[in-house]
Amino acid sequence: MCISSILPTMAKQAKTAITPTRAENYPEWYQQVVKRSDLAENSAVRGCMVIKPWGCALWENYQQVLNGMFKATGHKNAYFPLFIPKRFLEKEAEHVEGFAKECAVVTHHRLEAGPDGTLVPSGELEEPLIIRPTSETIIGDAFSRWIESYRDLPLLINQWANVVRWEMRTRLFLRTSEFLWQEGHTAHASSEEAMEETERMLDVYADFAENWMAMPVITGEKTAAERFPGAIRTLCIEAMMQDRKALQSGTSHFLGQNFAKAQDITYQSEEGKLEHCWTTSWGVSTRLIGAMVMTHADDDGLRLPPRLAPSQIVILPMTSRADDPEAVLNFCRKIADDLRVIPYHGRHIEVEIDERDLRGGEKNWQWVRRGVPIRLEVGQRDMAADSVFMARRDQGHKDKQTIERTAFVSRVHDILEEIQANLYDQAIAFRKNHSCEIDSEEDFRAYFAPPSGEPTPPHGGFAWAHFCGDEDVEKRINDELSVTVRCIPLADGEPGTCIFTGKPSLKRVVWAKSY
RNA sequence: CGGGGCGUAGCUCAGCUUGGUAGAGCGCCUGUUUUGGGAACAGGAGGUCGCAGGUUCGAAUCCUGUCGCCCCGACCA
Repeated sequence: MCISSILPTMAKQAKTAITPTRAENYPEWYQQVVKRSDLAENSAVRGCMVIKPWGCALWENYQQVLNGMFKATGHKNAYFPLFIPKRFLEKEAEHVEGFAKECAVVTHHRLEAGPDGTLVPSGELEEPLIIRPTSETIIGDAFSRWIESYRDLPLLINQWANVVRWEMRTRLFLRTSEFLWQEGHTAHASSEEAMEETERMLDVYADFAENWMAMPVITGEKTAAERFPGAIRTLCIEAMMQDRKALQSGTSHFLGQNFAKAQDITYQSEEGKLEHCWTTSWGVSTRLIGAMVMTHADDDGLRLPPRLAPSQIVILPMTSRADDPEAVLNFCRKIADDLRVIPYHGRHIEVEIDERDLRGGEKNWQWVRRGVPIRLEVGQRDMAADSVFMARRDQGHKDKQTIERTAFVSRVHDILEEIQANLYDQAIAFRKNHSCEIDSEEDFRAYFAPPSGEPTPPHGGFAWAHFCGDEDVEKRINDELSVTVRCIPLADGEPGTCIFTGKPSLKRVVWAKSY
């Protein structure tokens, strides 16, 4: 559909809070949702974003839950420097190759007044410092000193940090020059143990994505072409966005002994032999917020899964026509107090009362756009009937219902869980509708052929097809169709024959266009 | 780094072709009427038109240079 064909009938269509809609222009819709839901905005610095309070509160909840999961699996937090000496990065050849092109480099440590009031860098550093694009090397340096004996293993460390990758093109949350993330780094005495750790942390990510973000993911392994620089194996979780593209949402790497050898991370075994450690690294970033937006948001803005929402409930007091506005407010405060003591997934239900002096409609739509799971409109009528008027973000914005106050308080936990489940079910149904098994190259090409239209409308999806693993074929398909192997699923599959070469294939792999 | 586009009020943009006192909508402030759903009316604040040169009596407008941003590719979490 092109926009010009929509305009004449626009008046008849339901007004949406976000313009354009997903169908009209998906990338622009995404940017608008992020901005209009108050998550973040572009900053004065190229490619960097300002995360606003609403987005920051959301990220804090991600951190809190993930941090708990990391602790529960035996990891401890530490913090390493932002700067990495250049020689550290030079140690692992493949690693340098992978990141060198996108590193910010600090070469001076002082500014001096130049002509016309400008500032000129001065005091050149003897060795340039690289702003970390990831911390394998600087953490590996610490590990090489911390680990002496098999008794020091496994060493399980996580850090919450910002990293910088000087990307060519950026998009809020999905790819920014600076982003927030956590990176886990572990060292083990054996290959098997390290591989178990790699799989365990992938499971943690999948658990978080599905049970907290309500975002279905496929767990799998990357092909060599998509592997992390320096890794032996890269495991990942892949999710489908509403334009049917895949988004890599988390990765867990088995690094073998590559980094241990490059950085001299050794231990003395029980038998007294000096051995190299086996290491892993794994990370998720603020990209997960972008993933949530593109999984759940609709044409009216964000839809937050209750378990991670900064506030599960907002109360909108309708005081303008009340005989006694203060009484209505007190009624609202009482409801909030009753709700705030209800436990909800390790926290308590968070309630906001929006007493701002704004018109009802304006205020209401702000919270719709921000994606709060439940809105309660409470006025004199409700107070008189001892009830609340509830709107759920997973339902149409006119499907509101009156619920007796005490019934609402006792049911609210279940309602939130229902919303959480609904979001998940809708996402998984969407993925199912746009996934299919493909058994010939011809069908494959037809599946991914873009329909006409400017901008390109959503098309394709996840194609489950047999593939022999030939790297040249993979590259050719990427060049011709912009489609890549998102992952080789970890789940069991039936053997078959490659749709491109006719050679044997162990199982179907997932092909898709991706971010 | 290639290809395209754009820098004018807080935001979105018109004005530029054909040089002559800086515009609109939204937002913001004040007032009145409103208010169970994205209000109406009236008044008001707010801009040396990205920057630097040049042409001219006179430049947002023409010329040259420069910086920045956005979009599409290549690259990537």
